[in-house]
Amino acid sequence: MKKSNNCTVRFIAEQLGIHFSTVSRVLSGNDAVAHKAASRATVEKIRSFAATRGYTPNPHAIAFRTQQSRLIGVSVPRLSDFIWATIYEGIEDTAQERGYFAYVTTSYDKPELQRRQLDLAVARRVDGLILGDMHTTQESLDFLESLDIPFVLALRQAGSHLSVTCDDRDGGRQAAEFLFSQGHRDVAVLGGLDFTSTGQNRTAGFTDFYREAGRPIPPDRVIHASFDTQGGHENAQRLIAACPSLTAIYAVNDFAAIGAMGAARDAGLVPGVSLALIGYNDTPLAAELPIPLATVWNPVRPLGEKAMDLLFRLLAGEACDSIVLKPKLIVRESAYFSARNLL
Amino acid sequence: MKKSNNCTVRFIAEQLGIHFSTVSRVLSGNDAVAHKAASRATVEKIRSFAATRGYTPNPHAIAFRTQQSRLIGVSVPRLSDFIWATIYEGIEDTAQERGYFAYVTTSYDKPELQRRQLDLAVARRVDGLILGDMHTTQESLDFLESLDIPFVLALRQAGSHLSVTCDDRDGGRQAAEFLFSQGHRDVAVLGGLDFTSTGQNRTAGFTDFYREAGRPIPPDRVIHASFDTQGGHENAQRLIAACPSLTAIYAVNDFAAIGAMGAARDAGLVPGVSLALIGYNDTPLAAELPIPLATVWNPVRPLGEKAMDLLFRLLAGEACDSIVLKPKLIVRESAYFSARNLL
DNA sequence: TTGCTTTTCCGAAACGATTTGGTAAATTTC
DNA sequence: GAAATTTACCAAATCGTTTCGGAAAAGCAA
Repeated sequence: MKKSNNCTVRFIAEQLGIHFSTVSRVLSGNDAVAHKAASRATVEKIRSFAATRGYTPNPHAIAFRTQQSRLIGVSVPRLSDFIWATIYEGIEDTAQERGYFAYVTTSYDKPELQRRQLDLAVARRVDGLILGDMHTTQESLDFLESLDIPFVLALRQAGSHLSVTCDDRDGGRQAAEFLFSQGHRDVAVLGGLDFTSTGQNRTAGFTDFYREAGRPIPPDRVIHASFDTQGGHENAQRLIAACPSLTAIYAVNDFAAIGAMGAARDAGLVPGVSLALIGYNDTPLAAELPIPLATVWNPVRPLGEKAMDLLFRLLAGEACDSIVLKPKLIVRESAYFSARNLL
Repeated sequence: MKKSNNCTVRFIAEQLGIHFSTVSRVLSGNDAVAHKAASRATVEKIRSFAATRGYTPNPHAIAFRTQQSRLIGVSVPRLSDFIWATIYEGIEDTAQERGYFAYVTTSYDKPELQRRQLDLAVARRVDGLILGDMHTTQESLDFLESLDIPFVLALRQAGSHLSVTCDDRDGGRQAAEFLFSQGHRDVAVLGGLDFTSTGQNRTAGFTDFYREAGRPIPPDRVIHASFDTQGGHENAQRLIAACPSLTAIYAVNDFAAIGAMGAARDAGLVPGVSLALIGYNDTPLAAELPIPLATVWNPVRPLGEKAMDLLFRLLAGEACDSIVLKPKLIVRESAYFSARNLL
């Protein structure tokens, strides 16, 4: 801790020959409070002295005294996923605007790490939490019930807890609608982690559409596994090998879709020609790939900002409702198919 | 702040009928301190009571009293870049292991934001800083000189300040060596931001090799611009348009390289066939692209861990030296060229 | 001038821990 | 058995801030 910062309210009070409680009221409150505490001239004197000396209140002393840390804990599965990093950027900037202090921890989707990060947040006396790493398991739900700190879920939902999410079912439906309209009847899904609402709903929106259209997707064409490149590669490989008639793959994550591109290449298939491929999230490089990747876009940065806003409203004691944002399918070359006539 | 956590040293002392200073010594110190403060039986009594009641010391009270926050500020250009997110993951996990509390802010390579984030870190009374967003400008160097908080630079270096970096010149040299050995004489560089040591050195290592080999690269074949996909696309487009004889592009960042893939595609070139392409960082998807991207791998997560370690050593008052890690070229399909004979 | 209100400021306690400097009791030493 | 030492614990100050409850001073009305 910086030792040279000895500019405290006491010091200012001494220098100006007034009581430190007066200085505190002037520097910590708004104009109304300040002018109730001191005359116009004194307020001005204190403020200008504090400004020239670069006074910053000691946040630990404030947290200690007020029992409010202005600290917001954020837990995400990982930061190395573009989506989570972007959501956190939105959270952090919004928190900073409001004078709060956000920090982020990663739990790598491991329940024991989630638990540890939460214990740590409690130990750090956070005022509120934003949880991005929730599972839909009973264990996770019980865990949320037991929380006595205000919290908001982000991106992933669980139970009926307050959350900011995207309409994942709708995103899946949009992807299905497009592929079906193009004539694809033999499709497969890389469904992501099955214990996450995103993995579940992005998949369900897609499979529901096909079922309602009278062409239910066989269960073995839906694989739930990790959202990353490697998982996408391995599982796409299995799907392609098991089903030579396959004409389209929908992955609930761009990285899984890129992995699927690799698998397609290995199998002699060309995305956009002999295999239609749709991803999810519209990461910035989707558009830049040699074969541009069609994908379902999500407003991720706004999602982070809104989650932080919602938590602030909750902390202020307002009645709050969950927020659902709208995704949008962005069709690019990989979604097409020209190898033969499908209909 | 969680109100229910009323388990303080005072409370424990009251319950057990002993003085709270004794409780403090037992719970805060190591075994030696504890047993000097109380009898074996009392120590055990205090510890088990604290454990069953889930006592966690109030970190704000400790920071306030000891003037040591155990808080580490980390500043990076952006988290949505895989490299920075991974470095931060390494920093955070290492900090946590040592009982420190790391937090990260983003400055988007804007000097005024860097300054604001630093002021914030001082206001938060951090014990130390890890700076990943430094520029090599005089302004940045002056700024570092004026810092009176222990700090370590990460990934990017500046002046002779303590840092953990990768040998960027060597990485550039490895890329150049490979392309030269394959017969490429007409090459271009997407050099990244020119005010960063990474942009400068990854470029210099490459151009130095070509100069030493007697084939200096014309200045207009080296473009310094942002590290992202879009920047890579635009500048590769310009290079390809301006120079039809170009056979290889070296980009100091995978995202820029992926952007260049997009530009190549638009120009009717095929990476790995009619344009050799090498990126930098080995992001996980480089290997999974439809045309796998050759790239210079960096040990980024260890870099974050070592930066945190180094800062701990600095905080402990040890004499420290900067650390340089070794990169390694990973050759993949995009680095080849088969359109015609080059030699 | 007197009494009342408002303005302006002061005094003191509190938040939860650490830490210096004790002292009474127990134990050891001679 | 008295002195010396160690053990086991207590007392009190302190860190920087907020905040409740006054109280002196100033302004105002009569």
